[in-house]
Amino acid sequence: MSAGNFFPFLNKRIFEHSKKQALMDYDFLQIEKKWQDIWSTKKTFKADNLSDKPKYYILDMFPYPSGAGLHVGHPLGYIGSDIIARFKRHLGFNVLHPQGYDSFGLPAEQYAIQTGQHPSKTTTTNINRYRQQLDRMGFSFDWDREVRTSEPNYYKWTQWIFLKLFDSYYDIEADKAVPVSELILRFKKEGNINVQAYCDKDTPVFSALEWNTFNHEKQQKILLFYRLTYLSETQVNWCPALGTVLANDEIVNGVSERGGYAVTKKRMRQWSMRISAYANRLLLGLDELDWSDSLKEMQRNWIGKSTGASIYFEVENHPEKLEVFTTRPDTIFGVTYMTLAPEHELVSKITNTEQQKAVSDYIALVAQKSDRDRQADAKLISGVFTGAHALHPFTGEPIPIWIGEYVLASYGTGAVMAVPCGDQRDFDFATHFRLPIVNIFDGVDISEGAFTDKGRVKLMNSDFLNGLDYKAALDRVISALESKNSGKGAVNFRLRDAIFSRQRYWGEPIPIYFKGDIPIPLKEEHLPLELPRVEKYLPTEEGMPPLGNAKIWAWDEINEEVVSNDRIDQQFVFPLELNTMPGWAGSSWYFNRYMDAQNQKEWVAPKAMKYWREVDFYMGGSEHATGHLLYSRFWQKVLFDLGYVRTEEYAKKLVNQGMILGNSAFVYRKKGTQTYLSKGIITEHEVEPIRVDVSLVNTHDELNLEGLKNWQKDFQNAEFVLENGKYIVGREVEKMSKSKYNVVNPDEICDTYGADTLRIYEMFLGPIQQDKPWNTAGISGVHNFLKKLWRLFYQKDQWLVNDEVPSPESLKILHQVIKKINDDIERLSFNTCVSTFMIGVNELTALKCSNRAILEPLLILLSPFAPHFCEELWQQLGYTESIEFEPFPVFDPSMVQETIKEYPVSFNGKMRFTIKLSLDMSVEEIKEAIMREQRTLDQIDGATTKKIIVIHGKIINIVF
RNA sequence: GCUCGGAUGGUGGAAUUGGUAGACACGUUGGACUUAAAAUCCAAUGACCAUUGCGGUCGUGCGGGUUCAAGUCCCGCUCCGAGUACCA
Repeated sequence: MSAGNFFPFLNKRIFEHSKKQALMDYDFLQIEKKWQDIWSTKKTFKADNLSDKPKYYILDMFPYPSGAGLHVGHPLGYIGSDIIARFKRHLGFNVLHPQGYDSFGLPAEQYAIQTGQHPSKTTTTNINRYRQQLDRMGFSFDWDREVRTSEPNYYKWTQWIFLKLFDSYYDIEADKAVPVSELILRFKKEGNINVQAYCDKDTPVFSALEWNTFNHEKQQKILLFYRLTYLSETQVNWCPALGTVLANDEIVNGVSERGGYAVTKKRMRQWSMRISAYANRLLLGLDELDWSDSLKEMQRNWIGKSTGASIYFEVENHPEKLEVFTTRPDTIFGVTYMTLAPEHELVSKITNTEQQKAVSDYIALVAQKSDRDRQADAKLISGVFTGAHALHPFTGEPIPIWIGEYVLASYGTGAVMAVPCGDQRDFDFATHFRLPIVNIFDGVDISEGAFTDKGRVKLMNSDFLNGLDYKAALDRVISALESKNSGKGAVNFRLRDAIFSRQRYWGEPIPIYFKGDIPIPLKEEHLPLELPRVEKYLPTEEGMPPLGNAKIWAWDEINEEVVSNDRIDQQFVFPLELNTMPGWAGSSWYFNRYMDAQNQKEWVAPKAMKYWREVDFYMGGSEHATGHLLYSRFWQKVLFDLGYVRTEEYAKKLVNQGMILGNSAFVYRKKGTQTYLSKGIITEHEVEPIRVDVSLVNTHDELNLEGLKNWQKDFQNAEFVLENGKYIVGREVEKMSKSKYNVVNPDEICDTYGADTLRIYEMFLGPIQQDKPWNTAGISGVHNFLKKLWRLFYQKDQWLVNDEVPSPESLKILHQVIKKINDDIERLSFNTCVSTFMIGVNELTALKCSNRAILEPLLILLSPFAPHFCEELWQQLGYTESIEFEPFPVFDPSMVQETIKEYPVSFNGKMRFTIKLSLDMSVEEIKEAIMREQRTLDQIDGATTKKIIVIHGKIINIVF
């Protein structure tokens, strides 16, 4: 059999390879430059929107181009996705693998505030640097589809989507977003009495007649209560240091995620997105997603669905009703007091004169606290009595109403019915203020604390619920509440509507102008509404957002253009919105734009949308779990409802790459001296560790003292105490960051070892999903592997590749590699792929195998990992076409099978007899063989053979 | 507190469905080549005992269990990481 029969693709090769241009050594710098240039000029990775091939859309989370450039941690995910992209091309897919930049953001703006340099300039500089670094690593991106969220031709469509949201409301009956025009038609016909939609809780009820008598302004105000993006007076997270509001996911531990500044509460008129309308669909949609469990769990917790009941309590001597949400309506007879959030709107209405002062003092005290203080004080119990009483819905008994900090205005109704025997916080509050505690759990001791377990306990002291367990009581009490009209079963979500206004310059302008209070959207044909030039990037002296500094920033309704401030008092000239959109706006739909990135007329042509549909594989960090990954699902669902996209989830498969951590180096200074001790001799001294640049330390943790003295002047006069003539540093794994001097630059690795070595090494470090520290020391093993493989092609100026028929041993090695690589890429186990290659090459080297029929398929297998290396040798083998589109080698089991004739058979670990068997024998045949050896099956328990365990040619067990 | 991960040699990690634990690589030690160095190649490398050859015992955070067989499955803990939190 000739090699050509095993590998049909070998037939088209050109046999005469050119020995003249042969490279003798593995000159990675020259090779990588050469192929990067070829790929770029030939546009090798350009994806076609019209193709007969099946499509495969593989997406990376696009980066924010920061000023620091890339470190070795950033490309990890890109390398993984690039391997899959190249693998899928070998399998015959039309692969879309785009890249772009999430280029609006705070750092460029803060740099502008400090230096006056326009953020677009900073951004362009940073993008160019990123591009250079990305290009060096040989990614197979289709750069013709690049997007930048800060470019007008991109944010034009972000603004367009904003207008779509503005022009939609959520119809609960249809369970989807519907254009507002249909809502207006219904209002005209029947008012809003029967309209079921997600809307503001203060929406008035009106008839068709009333609607038609409302003036335009009133109608618009009502419509704002329904729109999916709406303007409202809300309590926001205000960050004074950044001068802007923040969304919940932009706050970590009570301080701003960026900068770590204090955050307080403030009431402001803000744009919001009605994401809460989609809470249930966002939750249900998770079940269909092939995302990691932890990520889905994070989103579930963030959405925070809880089931229970709404209960309305009458307030003694007041017309208002007090609504609470509870997950434990079954404990209604254990209620001994009520607690409202200090901000609750009823507080001012129901507080009696006696308690007036105490209540207002308490509210003032709470209001001045920052989120962080509030969190820090979480364990302190505080509260005050309002003097008012609620009435128990069943017994009619008065229940004192308190206010307390532990009740949050933003969750549920901002009010709770307190059941001290069934909730630990209520118990603590009751104990602290000596409020009564009633036990309603039969046979449970609650003297030490609340009983929160829902299971296996019967109620007592609970009137008609006595003797019932949790589940039965729940059903009973809800129907009782409903029949009395004092409550109903209810579901509550933790997810809040997303605040969409930012008091920033460097973001998408919101395409809205104002006539008085009424927001008016710009027409589609007037987009993009471009960012104006400003002189200062800070808020104005009147406290308006930075756009207030613009010379030109108003809308002329007659000429339909942006006009200058001087004309603002003219008729039909109206102020434009001065807030901009948040960082997540541009990233919430970019994956759709890649499908048709250069389209000037549409956001995406329907044809392109029909072909690409959705992302097949999304790679990115799990830090976006409750930000980008939630908002983008929300927008996709809106766009789906409105018919602009074809799938409700844009990325069914998502993989989170881990973070590559830095390996910081420390020197140890003896307290109060200029003496630095080597790591091994610090034990008996008091020392303080000081970070030093990791590039000054070699692979054995030895510090380059001369380099250190040049690095920072402080060390020039220092004294160093060595061990064995060397200064050994300490190590600690932490996040890679410039300030920790532990950043490793991929450019340096590319200079020393090449991009292919870097790519393989990053994969070899460990499972792609796992966090792991960077350690440059291990890279030599991977580099040696490439050099070793190179030597199968060249040795001592000799081209070794021959056309001889490969030996069975070498074919076996090849096919073992083919099998493992196919399997392991499929399950994203790139680190074991690398090991497989190393084993294969070691074995082939031992066999001195340089057969073309072995090496060619091997190159194809390796090319997703080391593309430059493989392209170069592929060309030297005589091919003129890129290796990229060669069919991936297919595993042939007959190449690796071996039949062993004689097996020692043991049972329960003890050898019993020897038997002649072949591995492909059926169970029946094996039974016969055992009989032939004059052993009855009874001797081994008399059962039926199901499984023969063979390890290294030895039967160790027969399982029955 | 709750939710989700994780724990394997000196180090990173492998073991896909329960089937020779430690693949592969780094590091270390010894050797070959060399005037020397670099590069390359070879050998050893979980621990302990025996090393005169075979070899033997223990070993995947801890304690139990299931199984002919457990890193893998079940029960109970310890520690580490991530997310989230007065969420009613």
